[in-house]
Amino acid sequence: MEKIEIPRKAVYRLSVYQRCLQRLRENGVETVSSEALAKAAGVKSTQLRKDLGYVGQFGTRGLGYSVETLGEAITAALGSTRLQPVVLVGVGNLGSALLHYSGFKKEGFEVIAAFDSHPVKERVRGTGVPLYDAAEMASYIASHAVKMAILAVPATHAQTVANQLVAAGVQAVLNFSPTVLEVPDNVYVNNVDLAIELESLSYFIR
Amino acid sequence: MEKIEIPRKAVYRLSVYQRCLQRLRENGVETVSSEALAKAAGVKSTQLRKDLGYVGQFGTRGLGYSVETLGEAITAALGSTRLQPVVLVGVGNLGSALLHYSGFKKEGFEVIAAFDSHPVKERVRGTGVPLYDAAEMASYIASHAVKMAILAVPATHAQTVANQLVAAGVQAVLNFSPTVLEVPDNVYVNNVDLAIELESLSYFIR
DNA sequence: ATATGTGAACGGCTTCACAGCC
DNA sequence: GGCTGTGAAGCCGTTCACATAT
Repeated sequence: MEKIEIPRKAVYRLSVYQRCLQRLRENGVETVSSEALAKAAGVKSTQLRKDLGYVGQFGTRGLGYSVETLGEAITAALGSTRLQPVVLVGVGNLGSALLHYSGFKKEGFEVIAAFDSHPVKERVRGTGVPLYDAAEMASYIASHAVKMAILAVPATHAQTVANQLVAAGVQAVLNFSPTVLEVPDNVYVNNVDLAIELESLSYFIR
Repeated sequence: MEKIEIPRKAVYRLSVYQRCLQRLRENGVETVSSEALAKAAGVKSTQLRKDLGYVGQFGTRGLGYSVETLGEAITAALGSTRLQPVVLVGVGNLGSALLHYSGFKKEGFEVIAAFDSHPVKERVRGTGVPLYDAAEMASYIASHAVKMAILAVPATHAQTVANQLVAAGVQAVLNFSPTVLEVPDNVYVNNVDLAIELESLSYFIR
């Protein structure tokens, strides 16, 4: 069973399509054309069909796609039909906000634990997420077979913590620290740098 | 005076370079080679030089770049050498976290006001950012000539609020809502969707 | 000798055009 | 007729190779 690599950009868009489908399903829509779905996702219809081509083929020509079937297919392709466990490291301002952000669970992720070098229980109140000292991180990750981590520590500590995460078995990191992380090729990193997002935008304002 | 369009991706990377330069400057480094800077930014040296080519040419062959001069040049190219005013709309979990996030100011942005349909003073405590009712948003933006906004409202309201922002004169939006915003061509949007970042990552873990 | 600047080659993603199926 | 699926074409961004400057 070999897995054809889906381009990173396509993977990203597939996630977007899935969310759109979810919304359609909630509204009781059963069938959708590539044209309509593409518009909802903000892409061209040809692009949408190309992307779906990576996953398989399950449209009905002349009609469109079954919202139900397509949604399942994408979920299957992207993996994780059930909740994927994630840990969060760094419970500062940003970290604690992310904990309070309820959007993750809805999309199939569960933050099962948070770690900080100076745990402040206050910050996780009301989230139901247990908070541990950073020293326990490695063993927790290993024993719970956690594969994904959200990194929200200060830039100065980011690389060090990332190394620990990788050593403990983490394969994918969502990095909020304003640093370029050095990781092995088999570890994937998505960077979210709020300041840079703003800064790059500012070029475009006249 | 015409402005050659710099590709969006290059603009983004230039922001990254600028941050690296800033750090070098703090460390008293005066000169840097494309090789070294590229490594710090996580790109290839040829790419770095290509990107700098969009801005101008101020390297010394055989030597490298002056950290000082290069920094200034990039700042000039990206605009905004002084603090750019920004408003934040939607002070929920995420929004209030962003307010508490101190990284913006350091990078040249100042959140000068926050708006919410149900203002809860509690949430802005300690940030020094004034909080107003959403009803006052349009007039505030217009009278303060605000050109950038951070959007952190629920998906259901995102488009409506975006329309108001655009109508009031906002030209660039950093959108945290999980929605595809429809805006005029002359308005730029950067999307940050935390759930989708995680989801697209999850495909790559074995 | 060393490092920049840039035209040319390359590669991957997007778009087009159209064949195939309902 | 309408809409999907896909090879081919086109486009944009990255990388290479090397001329050029100090």
